[in-house]
Amino acid sequence: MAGSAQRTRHATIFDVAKLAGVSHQTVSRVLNGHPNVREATREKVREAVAQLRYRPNLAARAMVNRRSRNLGLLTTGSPDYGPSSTVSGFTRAARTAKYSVTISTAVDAEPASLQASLDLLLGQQVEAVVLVLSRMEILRGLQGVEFETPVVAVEPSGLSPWPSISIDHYGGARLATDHLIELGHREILHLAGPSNSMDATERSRGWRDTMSEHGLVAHPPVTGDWSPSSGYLGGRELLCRHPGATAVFSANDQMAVGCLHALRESGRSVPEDVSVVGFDDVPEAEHLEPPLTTMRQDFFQLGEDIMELVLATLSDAPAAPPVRHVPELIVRASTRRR
Amino acid sequence: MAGSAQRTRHATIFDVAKLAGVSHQTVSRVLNGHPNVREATREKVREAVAQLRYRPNLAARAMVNRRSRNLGLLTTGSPDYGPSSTVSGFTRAARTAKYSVTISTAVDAEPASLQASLDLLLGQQVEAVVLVLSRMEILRGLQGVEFETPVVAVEPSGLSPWPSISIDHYGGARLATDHLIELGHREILHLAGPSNSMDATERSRGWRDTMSEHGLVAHPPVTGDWSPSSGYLGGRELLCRHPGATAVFSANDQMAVGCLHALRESGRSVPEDVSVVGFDDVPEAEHLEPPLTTMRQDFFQLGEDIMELVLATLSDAPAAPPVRHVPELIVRASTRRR
DNA sequence: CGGCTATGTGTTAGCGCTAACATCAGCCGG
DNA sequence: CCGGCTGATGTTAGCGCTAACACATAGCCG
Repeated sequence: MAGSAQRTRHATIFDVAKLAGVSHQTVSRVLNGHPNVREATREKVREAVAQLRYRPNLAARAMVNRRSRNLGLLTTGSPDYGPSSTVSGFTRAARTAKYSVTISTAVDAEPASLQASLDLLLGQQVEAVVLVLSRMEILRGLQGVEFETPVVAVEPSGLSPWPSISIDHYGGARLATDHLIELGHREILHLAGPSNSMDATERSRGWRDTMSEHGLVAHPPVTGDWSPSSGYLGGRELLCRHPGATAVFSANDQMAVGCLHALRESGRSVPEDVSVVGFDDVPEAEHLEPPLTTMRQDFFQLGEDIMELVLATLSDAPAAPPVRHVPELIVRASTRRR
Repeated sequence: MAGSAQRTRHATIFDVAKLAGVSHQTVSRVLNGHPNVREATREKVREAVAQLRYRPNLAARAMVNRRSRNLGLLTTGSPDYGPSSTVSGFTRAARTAKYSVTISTAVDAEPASLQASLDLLLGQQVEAVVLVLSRMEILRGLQGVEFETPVVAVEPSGLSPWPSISIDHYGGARLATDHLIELGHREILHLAGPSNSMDATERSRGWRDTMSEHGLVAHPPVTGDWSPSSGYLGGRELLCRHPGATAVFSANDQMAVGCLHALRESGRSVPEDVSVVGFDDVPEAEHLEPPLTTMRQDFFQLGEDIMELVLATLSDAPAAPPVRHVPELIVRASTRRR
């Protein structure tokens, strides 16, 4: 195994050329799979490449053809299940497409800070930037920021000025609410995600629309910040305001965990007294007390959808209307017919 | 706001030079903060830079001074709390140090696949590679892979041939076990992480050593894969094997969730019959039934520690013996004196 | 058999930048 | 008042690579 900090000068295309006894341009042709190179020559070059452990310098290559095969990703770096799964789904899809991904985390939503994060990406000559717009302020902070690069947003509303893609949070919320209505619930409360989150807004909208379409009253939701603690606090307030409610739709599983805590504390049992539906299907969901009914999202699919949109944008293809995949309802023990 | 896919040719240093009425080299000097430039000239250049929205091409800069200000990160891309928090802690620390981070996910532990992931990073001219060695196979798969780049490993054993850093999993596990022993428990079971995980191995070692130092029998642990489901299965098996045990130390919180499920199912209550300690302090821990006693890790600190080690390695500094920070015991309701 | 294309290969220029050297003022002391 | 110094600038070369062109050689047609 190689030592640690050795920084030997890499072999260049000229070293390879000399060893193979050809010109550097012929080496370049072999590297880039051009035709019009004799098979024998091709073989000689490949041998020299292997022998010298030659690896093309992508910075040099990028300078010439203005393609870095590098994509930028701007995120808030929150360890929440949704955003972090989105990131790993996308990096995987990018790797499959032979792109590397440079990540930049926005420490806050200040324009200056966002600008700095973006500068870091743009400086790395990314071909496109993927914005994971988990919070509305990020979008606002990005107003006035100039992009010299194609941009793709991961965001459900379509409000951003860029081509966007995301999970169909609205549709997922509708399915969740439908499930509760079908079970006979009428007073269905909503524990919403932060109002600055577009995902949360879509989920709330899905709940509200479904309620009103069934002629049910949608009590004003309580807003959390995705965290279990906020779900606990929000759950308590919701119960205090509407003691007769029989169901809660939580905008994510983490808040649902907190909500279950609050319900337990108030002496209510789930699902006998109150049914609860979450959103995300975190791995824990199955093992909570009680196992949580929730909406499962396919993040690998999302990652591939993002990549597809990036590729379409890069090739200036007429962006096909994005397919926003709908989460799947996973029924467990936290919901019951009333 | 800028349009989406416009790909205007960027201004170069020559454009700035012409506008400011100086030579490109003077622009370069201003950009790099060299002395020996008149303040008036400096100002002219800065104005031209602003006016043209000029942004230096880091690829070109990297070619000349062989510094890309870009670091590579190789990870498995698992959405587990530990690894993903490590990644976000590190990207944050890197940003603070004005480095960008290019992420590559290893799809599997095959040498060929690892090699491909690394090639992607090395191709991006990273100055150093950070390996998040969550699994032993990755280390094995990396045998024989050549690095032309300084490498830093995030790994607790020190078994890898590179400078390494990590949380002190061993110490954390000792604290967790000590806590249970102090509460009077004698038969303390261990729900271990996957045997291919070095973090898991360290945590198990900490538990075993502490047990034996107190003259207690360390029953062979059951091994999970970090997931709640494996914790559930493992918990069941552990209970079946040792029905009289009064405490369980789970190698992470997620498995502890599954273990709580198994305990509940077997009719045992926590902490009355059995005490449980987890590891990680995931945000949910506080709101589980019962709230979980666990070991909290500081991932931002870890991110900074990694960055420090990277910087030391890059500057060929005599690597100071790494400080491995010890997790903090957070006592909640899942443990009780017996 | 001169001129044609097709095929393989080499040569040159230039991507945007910085290091190193060159230049040219202005200033000082002898 | 000249050699040498200092500070501010310009000029040149070259990082590693690919596109574009140049140039051989071979094969084929009229």
